[in-house]
Amino acid sequence: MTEASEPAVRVRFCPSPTGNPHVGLARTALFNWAFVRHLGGTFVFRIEDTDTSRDTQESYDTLLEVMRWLGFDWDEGPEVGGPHGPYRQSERYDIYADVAGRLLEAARAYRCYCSQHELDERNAQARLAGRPPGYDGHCRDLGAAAVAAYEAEGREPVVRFRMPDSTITFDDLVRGPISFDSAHVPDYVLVRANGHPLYTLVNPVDDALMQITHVLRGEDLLSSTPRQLALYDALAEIGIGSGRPPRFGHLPYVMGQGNKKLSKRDPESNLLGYRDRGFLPEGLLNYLALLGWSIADDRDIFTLDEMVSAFTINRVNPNPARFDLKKCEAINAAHLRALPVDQLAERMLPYLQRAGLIGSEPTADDWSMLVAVAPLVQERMTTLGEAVDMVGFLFVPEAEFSIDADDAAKLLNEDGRSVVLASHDALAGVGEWTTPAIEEALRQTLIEGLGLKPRNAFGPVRAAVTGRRISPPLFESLELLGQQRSLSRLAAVARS
RNA sequence: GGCCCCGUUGUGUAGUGGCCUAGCACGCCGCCCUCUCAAGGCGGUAGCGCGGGUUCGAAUCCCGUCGGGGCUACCA
Repeated sequence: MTEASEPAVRVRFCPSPTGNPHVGLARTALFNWAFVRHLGGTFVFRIEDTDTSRDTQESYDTLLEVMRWLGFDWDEGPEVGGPHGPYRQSERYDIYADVAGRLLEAARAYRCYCSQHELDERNAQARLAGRPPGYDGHCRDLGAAAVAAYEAEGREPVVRFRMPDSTITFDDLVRGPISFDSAHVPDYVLVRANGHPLYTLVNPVDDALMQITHVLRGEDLLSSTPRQLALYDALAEIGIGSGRPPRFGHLPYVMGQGNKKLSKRDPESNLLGYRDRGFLPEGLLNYLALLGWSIADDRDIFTLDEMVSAFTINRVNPNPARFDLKKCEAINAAHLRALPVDQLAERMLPYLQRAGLIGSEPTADDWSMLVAVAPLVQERMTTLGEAVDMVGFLFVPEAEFSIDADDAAKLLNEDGRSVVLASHDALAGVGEWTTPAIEEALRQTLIEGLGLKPRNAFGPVRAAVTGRRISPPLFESLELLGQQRSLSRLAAVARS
């Protein structure tokens, strides 16, 4: 297999199940996934649910649902298992307790009895004095007597990592060499007073245990990298991991409006929202890929496969990118247009069903109508959700058909209604109900006969049969609607 | 405050010393096509944060500066 000097590539995607999955999450997953698939490595999906106050089962379920919707697959993780499981950290507490104990034994960590209040106070003083902020090492070398005194007071200690006294340097995969002076990296907490481990412990421990070789994550974690690197070293000392830390690459932020990071509360960031509006996963992902990466200087529409074969981490841009919904929609529309017709119809179906236009068990008629109309709307849609308004007139029961009051109805004034009446009579005489025959009949009657401009002639007809001012091409729409339904809708308007 | 990251048109990017009077895409504006809306075609708009260097030559290298962001939790 692989040589010891070059271990097989293993990456992980490790979100916390809090709140709704957002686009930043998808982008991080995408880059990890594309990176590892390009290299033929292993994609590990891990759930970091050690914050019991914020994690929820609902969020966990949604996370998996969204990952599946986006089309990601994972080689190890929830639902698929793997040799390094379990992959939910909430099921690995015994491992972390053991590691914390060994770190303590090896004196790479120590118990800290400082109260929150004491910490705050000393921090404020340090700041005033111009010293670097952060833990001051108060409990680093407590004597037995001091410990006994604190214990007697009933204080519950946290476990802190003892940072080494050296400058820590690493070569970031997207940013190049970065170094931190240890004076600015204070000892930090690994285990809460209540015994629960923190992200600072569990993340590196699991990365070591799961033999992760490359960590691609958000820029917000850049400054925690030196702490993790130091911990890695300590872990190797107590026999955990290879001793060779992963390579880190910090991905740029996805920004929202203004200069703010796209937050979970921002409606534009909610992944489920994109699905509900009818974005194609491949369209959304294509757009997200463009935020910090590019496939070529003159091209920005591509498939996931194309991305995988072209993706390299050193082409990732370090600067934060603003999320632009307009461009996202344009990319999605391009993917929509590239879809084979039957696939487009298939993808439209759930949206029409959700709108109640087609039942949960589509009939053969529903299906053939859908396939027939799909090409007419394909280049008119930005998202699948728009199909509902565009093709609804074909599926709605006659009794429920209505004309949009503050849009289409305006075209049906007295003049409009007389056009509709003339159209009705012209179409009643059409023998073979086909697009060319329909067009011929209408043109002859309305354009040549009445001398109307096309715009004035066809607008009212469109409004009467589709109920809207904007629709798929008119003659084709009439053909699909059928002669009987078309005539009855025209007659209804003419009579009104 | 300290540390770290980032800085090309409105937005995303290409650009790694001469191919750059800066390319592509989205947006926006105009025109063409046209039964509506799109799609498509053609054209236009707008950018290297700033100041010094280095060099024959800098968007590209160096220094400074300004601006933006992140971290500075018993969140992740």
